[in-house]
Amino acid sequence: MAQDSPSDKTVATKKCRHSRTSFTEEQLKILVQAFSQNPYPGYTAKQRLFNTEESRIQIWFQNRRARHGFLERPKKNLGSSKDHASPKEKIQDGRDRRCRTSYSSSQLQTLKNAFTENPYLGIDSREQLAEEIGVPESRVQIWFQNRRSRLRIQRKRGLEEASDQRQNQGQDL
DNA sequence: CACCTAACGTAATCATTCT
DNA sequence: AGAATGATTACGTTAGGTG
Repeated sequence: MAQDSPSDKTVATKKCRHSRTSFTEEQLKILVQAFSQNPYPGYTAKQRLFNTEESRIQIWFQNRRARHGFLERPKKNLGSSKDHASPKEKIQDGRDRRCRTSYSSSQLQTLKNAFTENPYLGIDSREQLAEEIGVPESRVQIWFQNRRSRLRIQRKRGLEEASDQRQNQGQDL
């Protein structure tokens, strides 16, 4: 049967990833510089660095933070926060994210169909699908990741419910 | 082969949208 | 307010390029 393991090599010989990006020295310089200024750049900041897919830059920052043993919460206080400012010091970082993409029902249907056929698409299939529904490939990748996660959670919940009935007796809540 | 590091997976969480 | 779901993070793994 098919194992859901993404590392199943029996059906290999397929290119499954983006081809490895090699940044120019110039680009690398910009990246390192930007990282030293702010290891958690927002979406627009990442786009401004130079002309490349934002997702590649995002990956670069993720890897860089990991390699450098970064221990920092992405809590960001806008510099304008003064002494008597807002009483709530929550982590309401105004960090700009990519705008939430909303999918039409037909786009969702296409995504769901593809997911049913194969929850682990390679780069070629992802790009093809992205083209088909008119959305960046990186969004398709995120959609699949979220879909897989939530499917797993659902399954787990189902199991816990089953075993929950057993110890549902002497509880005070 | 060893080393570096881009790409990518999961799990958890943040944030927005909708009911 | 809470459910759904897209976006981002930490962390671990996989794999491509180079000495």
